[in-house]
Amino acid sequence: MTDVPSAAAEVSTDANTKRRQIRPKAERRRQLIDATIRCIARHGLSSVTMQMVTREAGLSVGTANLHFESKDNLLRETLRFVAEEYHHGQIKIMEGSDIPDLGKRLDALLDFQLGRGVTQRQKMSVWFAYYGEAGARPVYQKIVSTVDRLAAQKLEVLFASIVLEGGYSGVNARELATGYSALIDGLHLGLLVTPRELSKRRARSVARDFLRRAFPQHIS
Amino acid sequence: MTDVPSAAAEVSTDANTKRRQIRPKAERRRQLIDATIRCIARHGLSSVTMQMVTREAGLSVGTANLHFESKDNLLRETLRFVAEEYHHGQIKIMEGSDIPDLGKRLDALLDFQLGRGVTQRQKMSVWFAYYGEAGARPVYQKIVSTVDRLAAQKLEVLFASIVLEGGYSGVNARELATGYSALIDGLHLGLLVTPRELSKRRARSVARDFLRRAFPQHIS
Amino acid sequence: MTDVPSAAAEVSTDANTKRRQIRPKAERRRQLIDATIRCIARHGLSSVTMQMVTREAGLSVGTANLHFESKDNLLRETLRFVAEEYHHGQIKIMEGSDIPDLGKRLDALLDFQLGRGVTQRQKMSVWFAYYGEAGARPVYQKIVSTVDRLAAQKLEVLFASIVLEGGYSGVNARELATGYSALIDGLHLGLLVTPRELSKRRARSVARDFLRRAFPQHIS
Amino acid sequence: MTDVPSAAAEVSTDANTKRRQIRPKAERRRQLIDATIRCIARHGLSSVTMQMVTREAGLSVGTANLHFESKDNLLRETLRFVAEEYHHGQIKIMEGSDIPDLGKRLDALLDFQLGRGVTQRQKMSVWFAYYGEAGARPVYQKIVSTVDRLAAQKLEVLFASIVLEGGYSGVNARELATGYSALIDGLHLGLLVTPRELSKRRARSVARDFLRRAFPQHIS
DNA sequence: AATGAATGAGGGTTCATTCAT
DNA sequence: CATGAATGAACCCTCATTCAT
Repeated sequence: MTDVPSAAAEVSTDANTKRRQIRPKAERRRQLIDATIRCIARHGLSSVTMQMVTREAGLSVGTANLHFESKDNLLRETLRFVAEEYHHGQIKIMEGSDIPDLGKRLDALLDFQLGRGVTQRQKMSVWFAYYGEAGARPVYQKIVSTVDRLAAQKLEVLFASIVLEGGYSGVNARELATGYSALIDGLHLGLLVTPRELSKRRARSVARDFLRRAFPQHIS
Repeated sequence: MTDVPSAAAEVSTDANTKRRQIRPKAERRRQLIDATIRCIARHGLSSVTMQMVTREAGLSVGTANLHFESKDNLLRETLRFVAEEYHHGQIKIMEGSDIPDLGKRLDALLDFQLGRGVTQRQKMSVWFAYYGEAGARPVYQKIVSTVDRLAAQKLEVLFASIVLEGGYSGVNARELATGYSALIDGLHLGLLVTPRELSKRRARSVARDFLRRAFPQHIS
Repeated sequence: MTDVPSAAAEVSTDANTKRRQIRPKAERRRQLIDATIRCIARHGLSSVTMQMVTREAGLSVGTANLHFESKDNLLRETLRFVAEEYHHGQIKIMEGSDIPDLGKRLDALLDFQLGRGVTQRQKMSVWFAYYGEAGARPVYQKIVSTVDRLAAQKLEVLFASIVLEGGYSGVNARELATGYSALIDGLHLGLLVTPRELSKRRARSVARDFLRRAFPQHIS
Repeated sequence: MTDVPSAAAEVSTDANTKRRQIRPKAERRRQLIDATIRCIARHGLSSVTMQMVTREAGLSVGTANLHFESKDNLLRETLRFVAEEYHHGQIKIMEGSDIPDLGKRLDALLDFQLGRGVTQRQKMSVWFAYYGEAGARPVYQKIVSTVDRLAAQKLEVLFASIVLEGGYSGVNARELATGYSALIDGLHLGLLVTPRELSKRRARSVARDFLRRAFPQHIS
């Protein structure tokens, strides 16, 4: 969570001797993944270098290779991290027994998907950077689709419950779930590539519209 | 397979006598752009090299730089080509006075967007490869958004006409157009990244569903 | 003397149709050598390209290779041209029976060496560009020294005549000639590299000083 | 031969075990500059390649760029090194309170300028290689003239002292200094380009002649 | 565990040269 | 004779990786 506070302790007792910091493995990995995300967002996946990432993380190149073995691996793990963060967030909401009202749960989902946390250009950039390469890299495809499939199933279940509850007829929950997921992806893309044309506000409004047309009783 | 016809004539009558062919500038440019598309689709934008592209085109590295000055420029022009091809195709259909029936025009649009020509993995790969970099490359953003804006306007106009014709109430044509565009983009993404989960057939069905819910009288 | 007049005839009778000009061999060679001199002066010997030279000459690359076979050869011939032009000018003055007065002949020589024609940055640049490479290129060394030796001999003869005429004692004409030549070369260098510190006027004054100290009766 | 001592230690104790040696930055820089000097002398400034220099230095290309960023910079720093070495040597002698006798100081200067250390073809080659490009490269001009100006001033001061001490009349110290500097440059040039015609011995004799004529009481 | 100097394969680009027109 | 599109070797430079410290 607190990803770059380690710099605070940097001011060593000794003058300003750049000291060798020894830290737990997990912390180092997280520190490097965070730096990688920032770098991808700032410079694009194809321009990211190990130097760049390690400087951003305040570590040495050697350390990155020590913890991740190779650049390829660091990139892969970064994708896995972003993918899991995003999908676990969704899934938690969808399963979320803490929000009994299904309509409200939908609202919460939408807020998560297009709200502050996720739509940060940073995360979106990373997201689409990997999509861009996915066509040519089975590894990326696998990571994304593994995590995607689960989220898709949960969404389908949620939609099915709503259909049942609302007694909506002529609605295929599975088809609708696919459509909704695609819509969200497309809106993310719009926010990233044409931010001038599509505000976050409008994106949310468009997504709500979609849900309202499908589940009028659940969405105001 | 061979969606790039110009490459076909390459196979010379003689064995593999590497002759120095002199050709018009436009042809060479097209030849190189086509090769670039194939390479991006096959290897990913970030792994494309000039060597790779020129070998694919059956030309020498020097020739590529002669006609495009730099790799950056070749990549930029390739994006421009793909973007224009896609959007001009859409626009022609949307304006298309050759299809007077608005519902049928919608169908034609959908067919174009998710049909054979566009959904080829090749073109999609290129498309998202650039999107992936767009966050960090204003030039790419500009090319895409310029061409995008026009298409968005035409779509809005088309939707507005349909709303008028059908007397649909409570429908905001602009919002709907944004949603539809996003949906299509999201479906493309799904076709590219999780082809196992989303067939082209289902993608089309999902998109039709969207339109049917909005314009029930126009879509069967 | 007037070395770049050939460009005048360029304005063709025809509109501005870039016509294929057919010209005598000697004219083409001269045209290309002139262009080479200008390019070396402007960009430095190491940055000169065939493209650059031929564009400057208003000809095509093919033509240059047609007349000179290779870049190396063009460069060599250009050096030979500049070297001969300079040394023949000197020699003509030194032998010059048209100036019977030996003191005046010395003056004329100095004027030629540090006057308008030769001290043009253009010629000097070329001169030293080749000197710079001479250490590593025997061919250049040979061209320069061949032509140099003759001029040195003539200068020695002239100095010897003056010594005889003036009855200067304790003066070694050969040594003095070497010194004078070196002085002139050094002044050229100063004019080229540190034009701020050494004006053409002062250069002449310094050279006259040298001669005056050696031959007080001949130089006022 | 080995005027660059630092290179001597290269021959490792072990056979040709190519070990990865880590060395202080200053040493690496010096090592590369020395190699650059040798390469320029051997092949000419325009033919020097990074490969060539680094092979000569026994290092990898990467290392050269690590310490100098670019070839341009390496070349620039090499010029600066040679220029400073030469001029600082002169200046030390001219200021040199360790040689109280002014005539002897002149002798020492001349010995330095035309003696073993400086007249080595190697250093001269470098010197004139840069002069050759100076016409087209302001950066080179600046480096040389900056360091030159100081030396010129010191020389003028020295000459003025001698004029005063010797009571020489009708001698302009400034003009004489310019002349002497030019003469030395010219002799260096002669030694480089026409070594057959001008021996080091004769060059020294010619320069002494110049000084003797100006300061007969100080030079025997 | 951590560092960063050193490496060198591989990238983009330039440009002398060739040759079909 | 003249042209300039085409070629590809060779350049400079970057950067993932290694390893002595």
